[in-house]
Amino acid sequence: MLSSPAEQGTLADIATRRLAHSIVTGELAQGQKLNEAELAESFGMGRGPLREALRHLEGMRLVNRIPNAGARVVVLDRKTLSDLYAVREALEGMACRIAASQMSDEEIAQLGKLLDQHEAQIKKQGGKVYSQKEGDLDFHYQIARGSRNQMLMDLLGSEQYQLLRMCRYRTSRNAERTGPALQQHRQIVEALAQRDGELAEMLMRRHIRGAWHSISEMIAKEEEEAA
Amino acid sequence: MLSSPAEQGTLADIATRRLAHSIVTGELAQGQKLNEAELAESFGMGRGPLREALRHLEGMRLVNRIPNAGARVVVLDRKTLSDLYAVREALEGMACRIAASQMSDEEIAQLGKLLDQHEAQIKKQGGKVYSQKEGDLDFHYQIARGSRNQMLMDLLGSEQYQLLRMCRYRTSRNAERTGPALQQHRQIVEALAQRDGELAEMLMRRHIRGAWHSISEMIAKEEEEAA
DNA sequence: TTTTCACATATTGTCGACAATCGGAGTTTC
DNA sequence: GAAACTCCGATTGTCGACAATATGTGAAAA
Repeated sequence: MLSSPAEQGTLADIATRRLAHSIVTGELAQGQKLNEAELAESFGMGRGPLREALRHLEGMRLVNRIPNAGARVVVLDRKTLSDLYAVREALEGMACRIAASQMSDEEIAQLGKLLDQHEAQIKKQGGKVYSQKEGDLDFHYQIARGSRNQMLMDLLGSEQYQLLRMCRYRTSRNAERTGPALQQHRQIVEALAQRDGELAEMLMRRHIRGAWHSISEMIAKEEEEAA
Repeated sequence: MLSSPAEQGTLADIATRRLAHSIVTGELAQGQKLNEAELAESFGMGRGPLREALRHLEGMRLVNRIPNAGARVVVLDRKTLSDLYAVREALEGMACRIAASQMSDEEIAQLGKLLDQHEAQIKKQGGKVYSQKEGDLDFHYQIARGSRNQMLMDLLGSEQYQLLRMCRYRTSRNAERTGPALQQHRQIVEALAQRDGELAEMLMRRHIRGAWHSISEMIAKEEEEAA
């Protein structure tokens, strides 16, 4: 299980990446207790760097820490995800509106090519859907970058990004929403190309509301069969 | 210099609070290097807890850390603040819209009383303006709470809140914008009381744009006299 | 049987010391 | 004289051990 993403930097950074990956992919179950000594041992490092990693993950909202009681993997319940998507709708909508006036023609064209790749992947097979899912997040991140707003990029990229990925992994098995999603992405790129910020924002907000609607139903089903 | 806010919790938490306070109030200059050993000594603790505090502050965007090169107090340049206010406009606008449908009548009435207090403070004297400034942030936080969205509360409260306070301290000396600000606050409360979310959002966004405009001019003056 | 208390264990919080890395002063060379 | 190199000091990164606190178990009393 050697991690592919360049294992460089301090041990604390390595631990942060590995833990984030394990949490996002579900390798570490939601709500699971994270034992410092145990994890440090398995990562081959001391507890110091690992504690710093946990602090960092707390900042990313991937774990909850309680003083003198340890850290636990965050639990993505319905309310949390609802809140996340609501905030995301506002932020991505804003990013889209600004990006329409800030992105270069080349960047927008690049965005179109990215969607071509997604389409090709979808046509090839429906099996490895989650790889397209990752691509979807790339799409959203490129638009965030297009806003030229560093704070927005940080919020959407570094922090909420991980929570979204976590949500995606959890619900990726039976989502065939890739078709309409791609169509909506194309509409957004079209609005960007026409420099219509208002329309781009509106389309993005609708897109995210749709995603939430889809995921919400999925959670309802899960809760149903759990009961 | 014993800190008034309940000095409880782990040493790392104490260090986080004390450092955050020193940074926000300008006691630690922007861009200043933060020496671990030195700070640990002055706080009477080891470097371990202090390092965790620095990680936490990094998450709050109050310090920048570079591996093997130490931590520095964040520098609030024009672009950073511009980005901050743009994000804040979107988030607070959203909070206001939702709060209009979620806050109880009691909460809205409480908000009005808060403004009465501010008005009384302003009439009493213009000297201690920053205490009113803190009150202003209370006002905004109460509305964030009214959104019932935990993620929004965290973003506006725990993280951006500190950056805003930092910005306020830096520009508080010569701002007499308290008058129009109070007026705008009253309008917002009125819109909330009428359960008009759209209007409340619009007023809040205008309020924040106005604040940014005011601060932007102030920064321009500073840069001017610095050159 | 249930509740409560006390103790033993495990886990977190903290410290001091050591190793690795970076920045700068001084020197050497072209 | 300027540029590059080398070495030294300072600072950060890491580890292991100890202290403080919480968790869980068992026994004793109601």
